[in-house]
Amino acid sequence: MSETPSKRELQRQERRQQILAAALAVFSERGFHGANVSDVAAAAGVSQGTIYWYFDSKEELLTAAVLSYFQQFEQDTLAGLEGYETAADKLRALGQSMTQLVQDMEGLFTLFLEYWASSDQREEAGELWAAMLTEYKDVLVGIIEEGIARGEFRPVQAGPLVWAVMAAYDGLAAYTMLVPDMDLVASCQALIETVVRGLLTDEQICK
Amino acid sequence: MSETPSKRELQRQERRQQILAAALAVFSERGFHGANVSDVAAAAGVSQGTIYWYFDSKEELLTAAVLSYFQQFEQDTLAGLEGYETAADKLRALGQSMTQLVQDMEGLFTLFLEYWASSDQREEAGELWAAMLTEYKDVLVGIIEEGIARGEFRPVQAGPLVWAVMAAYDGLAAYTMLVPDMDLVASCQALIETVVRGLLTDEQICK
Amino acid sequence: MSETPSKRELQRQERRQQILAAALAVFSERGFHGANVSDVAAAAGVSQGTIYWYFDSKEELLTAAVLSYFQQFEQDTLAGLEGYETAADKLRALGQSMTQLVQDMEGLFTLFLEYWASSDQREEAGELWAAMLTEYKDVLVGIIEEGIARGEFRPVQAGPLVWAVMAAYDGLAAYTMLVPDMDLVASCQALIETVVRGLLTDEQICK
Amino acid sequence: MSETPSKRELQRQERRQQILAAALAVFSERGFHGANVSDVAAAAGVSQGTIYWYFDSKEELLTAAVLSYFQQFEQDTLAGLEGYETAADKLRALGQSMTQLVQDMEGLFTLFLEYWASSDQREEAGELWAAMLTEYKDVLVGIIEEGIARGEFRPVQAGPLVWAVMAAYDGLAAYTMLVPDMDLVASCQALIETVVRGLLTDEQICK
DNA sequence: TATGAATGAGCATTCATTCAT
DNA sequence: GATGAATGAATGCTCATTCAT
Repeated sequence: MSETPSKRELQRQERRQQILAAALAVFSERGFHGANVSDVAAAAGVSQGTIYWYFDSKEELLTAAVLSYFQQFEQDTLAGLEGYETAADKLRALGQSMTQLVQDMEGLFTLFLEYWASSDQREEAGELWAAMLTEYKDVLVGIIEEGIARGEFRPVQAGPLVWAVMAAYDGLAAYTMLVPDMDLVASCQALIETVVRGLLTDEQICK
Repeated sequence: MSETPSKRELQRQERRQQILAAALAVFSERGFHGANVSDVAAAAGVSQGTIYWYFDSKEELLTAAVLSYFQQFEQDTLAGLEGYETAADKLRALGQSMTQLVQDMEGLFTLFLEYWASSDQREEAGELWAAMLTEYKDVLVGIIEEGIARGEFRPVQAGPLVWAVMAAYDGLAAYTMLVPDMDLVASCQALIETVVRGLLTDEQICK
Repeated sequence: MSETPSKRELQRQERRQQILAAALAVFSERGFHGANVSDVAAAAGVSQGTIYWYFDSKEELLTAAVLSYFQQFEQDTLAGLEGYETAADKLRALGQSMTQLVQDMEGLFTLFLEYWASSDQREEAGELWAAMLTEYKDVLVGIIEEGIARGEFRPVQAGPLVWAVMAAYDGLAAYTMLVPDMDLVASCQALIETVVRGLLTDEQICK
Repeated sequence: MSETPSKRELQRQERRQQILAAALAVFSERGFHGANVSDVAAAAGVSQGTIYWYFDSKEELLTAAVLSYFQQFEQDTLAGLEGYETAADKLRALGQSMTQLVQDMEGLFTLFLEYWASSDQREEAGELWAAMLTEYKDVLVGIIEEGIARGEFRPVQAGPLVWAVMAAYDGLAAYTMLVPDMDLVASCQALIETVVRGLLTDEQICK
C-alpha cells in the first residue's frame, strides 16, 4: 500500500541482482550448456530452489542476465556519443565503444553465440535479441544518414551496411577466441577506417 | 591386380560419408546439443553402434562433419577465383562466394556457432577452425596485397581488415536467423562495395 | 534448545541408511556388476537420482555399504571378547565370531570378493580394506603375544600366522559357495583348534 | 580319416593356445569385467571374430584359460611330491608349491576371485572349480591320513582342516594385493609350520 | 521466502555377439 | 578359416525442475 518499495521489495531486487551477476559470471565462463543451475546457485550463495523463486527456468535466467548486461552497455554508449560533430567522428566513437565491448566480453560473447545457436530458444530469445540489435542499428543508420544529409557521405543505403558492420564486430569477438594471435583492436580500427573512407564522397577524398 | 583400394575400403569410405551427411543434416537442424546420436544413426540408416565404429564420440563426429563441409567449400571457392583480373574483382568474386555460402548454410551456421561457442571443443577443434580461417584469410590478404602492389589499393595493413571482413560474413549469417527482415544479400554487397571503395587509392577514385 | 542434530539431519541419516541397506541386499544378491543402480533405487524405494544425491557413484555406494557392514561387525566382535581368561580361549572366541560371520555373509562374501577383485577400486578402496584388516590383525596379534607373555604359547612370530588364519576364514567363505558339501563349521573349528594346539608350548601339551 | 592330427588340426591347436595365452594375460591384468574381447583379440593378434571361431563366449574363453593354467600347475606339483618320506615333509613340500603358486599368480588370483564372485557363472564354473579343489584336497587328506596311520599325526578329521589350509593360501593370495606390506612367504610358512605342529602327536612333541 | 532433498526423463557410450564376404 | 564391420540392448550418470518443510 505504501509508495516506497517496501524493504521486502528492495531485498528482493538485491537478491535478484546477486543471482543475475552470478549467472552472468558462471554462464560466460562455462557456457550455457556447460554450466548448470546449481553452479549458478553456488556462485550466488543461494540454494537451487531460490533460483527458481526468482526465475522460471534456466533459460529465463540467462535471458535476464544477458539483457541486463546489454541494456547497461547501450545506455552508456549512446550517452558517450554527445560531443562529436561529424558523422565520421561519431562512427569512429561508436566503433571504439564496440571495440571496448568486444574486448570486455570475452566469455560473454561465446555465451551469446551458444545461446542463439541452441535450437530451443530461437523463438522467444531471438526476438529479444533482434529488438536490441535493431535498436542499435537504427542509431548507426541515423548517424550515417545524417552524414549523407550533410554531404559528408555518399548516398548509400545505410541499413544493409550497418548490419554488416555490426556483424563484423560480433564475428570478431568470436574469432578472438579461436585465433589467439589475431589483433582484435587493429581489426576493429581497420574496419571502421576503411568503411568510413568507403562512405566519404569523392569530394571529401579528392579535395 | 587392381589399383583400386579394395572394395572393403571403398565401402568404408562410402559409409563414412553417409554418416557424415546425416550428421550434418541432423545437427544443423536440431543443433549439436539438441540432437542425439541415435537421431544421426537413424538418419544415416545405421545403428548407434556403427556411428561409434567410425567416430570416437559425438563431438568428433561433429568436427568431422563440419570440417568436411568446409574443406569442400574452400576448394570450390578458390577454384572459382581464376579468371578475374583486378584485385577488386577478385574480392567481389570472393564476396559472392561467401554470400552464397552464408545463404546456403542456414542451419549449418547455427551449428558452427554452437560448435565454436560450446565450451569443451575450444581446445582441439578450435585449432582446426583457426587453421581453416587463417588459410582463408591468407588468400584474401594475398589478393589485397596484390592490389596494393598493382597500385590499385592504398597501402593498408591487409591482415586486420581481412579478419574484420570475414567476421562480418560470419556475423551476418548469425544475424540472418535473429533478424528475419534483414536483407542478407544487400548487406553482403554493401559491405564488399564499401570496403573495396575504402581500399581504392585516391587516384582510382578521383580520376 | 534441543541437542538433537535437527530433524533434517536425522532424516538424512535415516535415508542414507535405508539406501545402504538396500545396496547391501541388492549387491550381495546380484553382485556388483550384475546389479544396476536402478535396482538399488527400487529396493530402497527412492529414485535413481536420490542415490546420487547421497553417493557420488555406484562404486562409492558399494564401498560405503561394505564398510558400514564391517564396522558394525568389528564393534560387536571386539565387545564379545571380554570375559575370556586365557589367550587360547580368546582365540577360540574370535574364531567363533568369524565362523558366524562367514556363515551369515553368504552373498555378502561374494560381493566382497568381487569388490576386491574388481580392478578399478584397488586403489582407494583397497586402502580402506587394508586398514580394516590390519586393525583386525592387530587384535589377534595382541592376543597371541599376550599368550606368549603368559607362557601359554610358544614364542612365534604372531603377525604372519595371524594373516594366514584370517585369510583362511575369508577363503573358506569363498569355498562355501563353490563346494556345497564342505562342512564350513567343522573346517573353522579344525583350523582354530589345530592352530591353537600348534601354538601351545611343549609344557602345555606334555604336562 | 588319417590318424595323424592333420596340419590343419595342429594349426588350429596352436592358434587356440595363442588365444588362451593372450586371454590369461589380458584377463589377469584387467580383470574379467575390465577386459573386453577385443583386448584379448588384439593381444592375440587376431580379430574379434576369430575369438568366436574358437570359443563360444567370453566366459567360455575365461574358463578354458583358467583351466589350462591350473591343470598344468597340478601336474607339476603332484610330480614334485615324490621323494619325501614323512607326511610332515610332504605337507611342507606341498606348502612350498602353493606358496610359489600364490606368488606367481598375482593378477591371476584376482581374476579367479572375480570370476567366482561374478554372479552368472556360479553354476557351471563353480562345479569345475569345485572339482579341481576337491581333487587337490584329496591329495592333502591322503597325506595327512597316511601320517595318522604312521602314528606321526594325531587322529584328526583331515578333511575340514585341509579345506581350511587351502582356503588360507587362496585368502593370502587375495590379501597380498590389498596389504602390500604383508610378508606372504612368512605367512605361508608360519601357517604350515603351526599346522604341522598342531597335527603332531604328543609323543612326537614331548619325546 | 528459502532450503535442500527428491525426482526421473534423457543420453552418450560400451561391448558381447553375429554375419556377410 | 578369418576378418572387420555391424548390431542394439543395456546402464551409469546428469540436471532442470518440483516440493515438503
